[in-house]
Amino acid sequence: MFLKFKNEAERVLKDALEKASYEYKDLTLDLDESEHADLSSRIAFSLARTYKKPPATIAADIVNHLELPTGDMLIGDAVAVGPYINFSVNDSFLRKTLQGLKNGIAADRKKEKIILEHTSANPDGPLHIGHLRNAIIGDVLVRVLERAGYEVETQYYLNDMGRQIAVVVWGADRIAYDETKKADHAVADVYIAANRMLEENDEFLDEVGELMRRYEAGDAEVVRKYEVAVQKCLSGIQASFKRLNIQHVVFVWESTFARSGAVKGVIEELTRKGNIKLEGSAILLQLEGIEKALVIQRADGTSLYTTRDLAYHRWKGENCDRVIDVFGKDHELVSQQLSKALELLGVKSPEFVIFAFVSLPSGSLSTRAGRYISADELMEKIEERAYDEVDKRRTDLDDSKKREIARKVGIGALRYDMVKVSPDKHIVFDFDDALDIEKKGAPFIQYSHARACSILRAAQEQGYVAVSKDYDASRLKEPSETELIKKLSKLGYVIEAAAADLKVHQVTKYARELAESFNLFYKYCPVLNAEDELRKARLGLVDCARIGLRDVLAVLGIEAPGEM
RNA sequence: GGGCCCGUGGCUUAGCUAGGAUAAAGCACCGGCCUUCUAAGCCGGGGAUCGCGGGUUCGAAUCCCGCCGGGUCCGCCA
Repeated sequence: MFLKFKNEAERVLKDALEKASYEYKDLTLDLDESEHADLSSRIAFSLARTYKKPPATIAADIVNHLELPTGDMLIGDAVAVGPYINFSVNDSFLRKTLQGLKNGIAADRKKEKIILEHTSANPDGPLHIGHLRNAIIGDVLVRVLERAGYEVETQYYLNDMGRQIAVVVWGADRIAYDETKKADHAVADVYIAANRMLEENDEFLDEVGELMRRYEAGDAEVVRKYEVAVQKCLSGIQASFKRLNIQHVVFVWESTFARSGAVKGVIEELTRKGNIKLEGSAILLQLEGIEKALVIQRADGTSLYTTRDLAYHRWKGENCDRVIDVFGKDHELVSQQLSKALELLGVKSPEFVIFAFVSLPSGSLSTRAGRYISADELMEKIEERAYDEVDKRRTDLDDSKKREIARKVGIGALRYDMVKVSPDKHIVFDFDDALDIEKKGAPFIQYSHARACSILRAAQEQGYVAVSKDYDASRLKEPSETELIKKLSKLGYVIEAAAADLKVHQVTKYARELAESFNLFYKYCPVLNAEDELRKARLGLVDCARIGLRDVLAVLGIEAPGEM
C-alpha cells in the first residue's frame, strides 16, 4: 500500500512542478521516508540553484500549484515546511492497508525465473559457522525474492571433483567411519585423519591423484566409492539445513559437467573466441581488465574447478532469466573471471551477493585443521540456552511445549543474527555473544507476535468474536494505532526494495521496527477492555499486526510461536 | 606490491548506490513502571569532533584525493 501512496505522491508533485513551470528533467523526483512526514521531497533545494530563489520560497510555490487528487486517493495532505514538501496519508490509506493485510496481498508475479546458488560447501565435513552465513543469507534472499513474486530455484553446487573429496574417499578405504556420529561429522573425522596421514607420507599423494584421474574418467568402482562418501556427508548437511529451516535446495554435481562434454565445449569455444596463450599443453585465457591469465586446462589435459564452474554457469544462464550467486569474499576474483569468460561465451553474467568472512577470535576457519565451530554444535547450544529462558518464564507449560518454543526461539535468534548485519561486514564470531538469547533481535519480534496471538486467544475465551468481518477502522485514532498501521503498510515495500537491491538485512531492521510499533500499541491501547466498537476495531488491528509479524518472520525464515 | 571490502557512543550495528530537517537502533550503564490483554515488554537519563588529513558544495557520515588500521584475493587448489 505504501508504494501506491508513494507513486501517487510523486505524480502529484510532478504535476505541480509542471504547473509552476519548473524545469525538473534532470532531477530526481524520488520521495524520501522521513521522521517528519510520511514522505518528503527535497526538490526545492535542487531548484534553488537554477532559479536563484531560496528553497523555502520554491517549496511554498510548488505547494501552491499542487492539486490534491479527488476521489479515492491515498494522500491526505501536502504542505511546505521550510524547504521541504511533506506528504501525509489519509484515512483511506489506513483502511486499505488493513483490508490488504486481512485479504493477504499477493505480490505482482514477476516474469523472470531465477536460479540462486548458495552454500555449495565441499562435502568433506559438516557446515561450519562460515557456511552458515552463506546458507542463511542465501535462504532469506530466496524467500524475499519469492515473496516479491519471482520463481526461484535454489541450487547447491556440489564440488565432488576436488582434492578434498579424493582425500575423503582415500581415507575411507583405510579408516572406518564413526557410525555413532552424525554422518557429516564422521566424514570430517576421516578427512582430518587422512590429511594427517598424507602429510606424514607423501607417497600417498600419488594414490589420491590417481583417484581423481579415475573419477574424472568415470571409472565405475571409483565413482561408486565417491558416491557413498559424498552422499554420506550430504545426508548430514541436509539434516542441518532442515534444522536451520533452510528451504529445499537442488544439489548439482560438478562431475556431471565434466563427463557430459560441457566442459570440453567451453574450453573449445573459449579457445576460439578468447585471447589465448599456450604454455606447453596448458591453455591460458587472458581476460580483459584482469591481470592474471586464467588457466582453463591443465598441461595434463584434465579440467579445472574454474572451467567446470564455467560450464555450470553457462548451463544455469541458459535455463533461467537471472542467475544469482551468494559467494564468500574469497570468490570475488573468481566471480569477475567468471563474468568475463561468460561474456565471451555470450551467456548472461550472474549477479553476485558477496559476503565477508566469519572468523574466530583465534583466527580463520579451517575444516582440514579441525578449526571450526560446526553449525550443529551452535544450534545445539543455542536451543539449550533458549530452553533455559523458556523454562524460567513458563513454569506452567509441559516439557515438550517448552522444547518446541525453545527450538523456534533458538534457531530464530541464530538466523536473525546472521542476516541482520550487512554482508560486507567481517564478523568475528563470539560464542557467548551468539548464545545470549536475551539480547537477540528475533525473540523480540517473536514475542510481539505471541502477544498478538495471546490477545486474540483471550478475546475468544471471553466470548468475543476474535476477528469480526466488519469493523470501523476510523475508530483507530490513537497515535500508536496509526503508527502501527503505517508501519504495516510498508511490508510489501520493504520486501520489494530488498529484492531489488538483493539486500536482505533491510528486512531485519523493518521487522524490529514493526515489533516495536506493535509493542507501543500494546502498551497504550487496551483491547479487551475497550468499549464494543473500539474493541472490535482494535481486535481487527491486532489480527493484522499478527499477520504482518508472522509474514515478515516467514520471509526471514523464522518460525512464529503462538505463545512464548 | 596491486585489486576489492570494512573503520559511526564502552561494545555490535543502521544510514552511504540517488549529499539536506536535532547522526538512528540494540547491548552495556544509571533511574522509574507488573490490582488491566505474557515485564523476552514500556518510559526517562548520560554517552559520538561518523578512523585521520585535505578537496568539491549554500550544505558532507554520504561524493573526490591522500594517509592510517583491519579483512580478503592475487595456485596448471577447490
